[in-house]
Amino acid sequence: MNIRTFLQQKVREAMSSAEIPEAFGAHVTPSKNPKFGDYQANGAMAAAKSMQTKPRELAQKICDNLLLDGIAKQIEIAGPGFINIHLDHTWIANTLYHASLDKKLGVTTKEQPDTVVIDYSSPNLAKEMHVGHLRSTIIGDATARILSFIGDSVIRQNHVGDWGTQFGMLIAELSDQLGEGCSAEFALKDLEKFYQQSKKRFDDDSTFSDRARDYVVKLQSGDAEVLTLWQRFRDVSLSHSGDIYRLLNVTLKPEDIRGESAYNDDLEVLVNALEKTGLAKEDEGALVIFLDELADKEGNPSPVIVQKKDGGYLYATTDLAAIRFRANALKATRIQYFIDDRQSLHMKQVFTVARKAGFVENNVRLEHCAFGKMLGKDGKPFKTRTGGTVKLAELLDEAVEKAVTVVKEKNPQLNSEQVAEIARKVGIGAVKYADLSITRTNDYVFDWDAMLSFEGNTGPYLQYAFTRIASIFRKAEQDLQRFDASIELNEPQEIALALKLLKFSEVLEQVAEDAYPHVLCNYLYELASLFMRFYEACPILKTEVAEADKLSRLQLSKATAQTIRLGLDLLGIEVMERM
RNA sequence: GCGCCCGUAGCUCAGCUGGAUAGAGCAACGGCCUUCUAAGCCGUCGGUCACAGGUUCGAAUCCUGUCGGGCGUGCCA
Repeated sequence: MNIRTFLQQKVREAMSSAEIPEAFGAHVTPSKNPKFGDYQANGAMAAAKSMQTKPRELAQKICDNLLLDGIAKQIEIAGPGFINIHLDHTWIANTLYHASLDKKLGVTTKEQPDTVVIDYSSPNLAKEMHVGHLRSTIIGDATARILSFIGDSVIRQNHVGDWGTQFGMLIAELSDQLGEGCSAEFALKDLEKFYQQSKKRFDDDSTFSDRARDYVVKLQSGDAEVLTLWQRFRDVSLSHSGDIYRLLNVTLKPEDIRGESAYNDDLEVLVNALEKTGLAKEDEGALVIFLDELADKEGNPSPVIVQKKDGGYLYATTDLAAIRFRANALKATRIQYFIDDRQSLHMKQVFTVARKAGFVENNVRLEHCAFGKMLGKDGKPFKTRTGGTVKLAELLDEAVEKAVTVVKEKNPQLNSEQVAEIARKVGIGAVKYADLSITRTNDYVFDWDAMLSFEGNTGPYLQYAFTRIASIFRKAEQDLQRFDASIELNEPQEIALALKLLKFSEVLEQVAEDAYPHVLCNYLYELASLFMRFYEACPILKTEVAEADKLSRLQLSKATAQTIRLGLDLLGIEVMERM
């Protein structure tokens, strides 16, 4: 159990001993200012108001019943009735020492794990991955890692766009180019160009567009020849995204892919079921579900079209099939969608229909983990200079390239192999961290200069903190993994660092609950800052340092390194021994 | 029209399940490398928390309204 929850429980017990109704919460929060202790309980003021007593007296009664022997060195009442808890430094040191011996650094595994289906990345295979896919991929992947770490059973689902009318056009084009002796790999080398070529022909050439439409019909009816072409196209496109995932250090694997095509055979069945139960009704030729739950002010229900008047299905239909599959076949108890916030209404509709139709039980959590868009420095949507979409592969290459320049400049002794390896981790880490460290739901300004200055709250700052520790252990000729010494806290920088380290588990629990990775980023940044201060203030290997202090400080550094490494790993960012 | 999101320092952002003087980074200015990696540390400067009401012992945080910006709103995904 984390410290905050533990203290909260203790305060609750104290309140109950003092005969204060449980209704008045025992919220314990970390104190902002060290002079107000390490944690504070603020329940007394609200409780006193309702009980018509004096808050300070009530606070005193709580304190009298608050049993924290050996844990708190001081509990005081301040101001109108704040209860400030000052933790005992020996207790902090011992607790931290034990956490640092633990593989999971003291983070407890959930007692009742969820089966969480996480829908993320989900690129459209017709085109190359662009910056629009970055946020979903990165944030979703970090969340998957975190939930998995705290004990949930995580099922990743890459709901790729591999179906629909545009594939008729693409298959027609591919068929022509293969006929001219091109290999599929060659023809599809530049997916973007290929898409534009076929789109142009589709718009300009009616024989071509007729063929394209014919291919769509054949594809959907399972024509073997067309399916083979489709498969070729899909394979090449998936290998493109696979390359990106590898470079990005994203955990998505081929077996996580279950694209729109996977639900094709289920759509008719699903729509029939919706119609049979009376949920879906024919309206203006289309099959529509009207949701009173999402009605507007005038009471007009919100319409969800599940079948077009030409008989075709829409993305709402596919999403319903997918959600049903996830709840039933995959037995999810929690389903998360990392999709941008413009889809909010659509997700709400899908969730509402899924519940009404009985596809998903009420105890299954459905979450649209929405995120804002990427903006350029000018505050407008992030585009290339010529106004095109920015390809993800090019953006990542540029990040690594810029990192090479900086790494060479900062550390000229490294050989080219080392530079390449470090630059990859630094460049990719910078891009990922910049995204992850911003509140998910906000739009976010993508600024190369800020990101690659590698100063302040950035990925490289955290990586740098780690390498400094690694360097200390090299100098000390000690193994970071195996080092083991007890901790003693004397200097204020040591205490502040130790206390921060102890909060790792409560931060992770919060991040897992809300799917807000930026909270973990902020924590790690503050942790690294506290380490830097400790590093400046408390020498470790200097000859004048007493042996006991040296060992204790090494252990404290080790705990920091472990926490930073684990924290960054959960964000999908790598650390290195040197940089 | 209706709905959702946003508005905190010059810039980029934390803080929002109500708590004590609103925090970082960048930028600007000034210090600290014969000493564990200066991608660092310390200091100075900088804020009517968009505005107006309300609830409260207490509001950046909750409620209502206004202004400003973004997005969505039946046969694309």
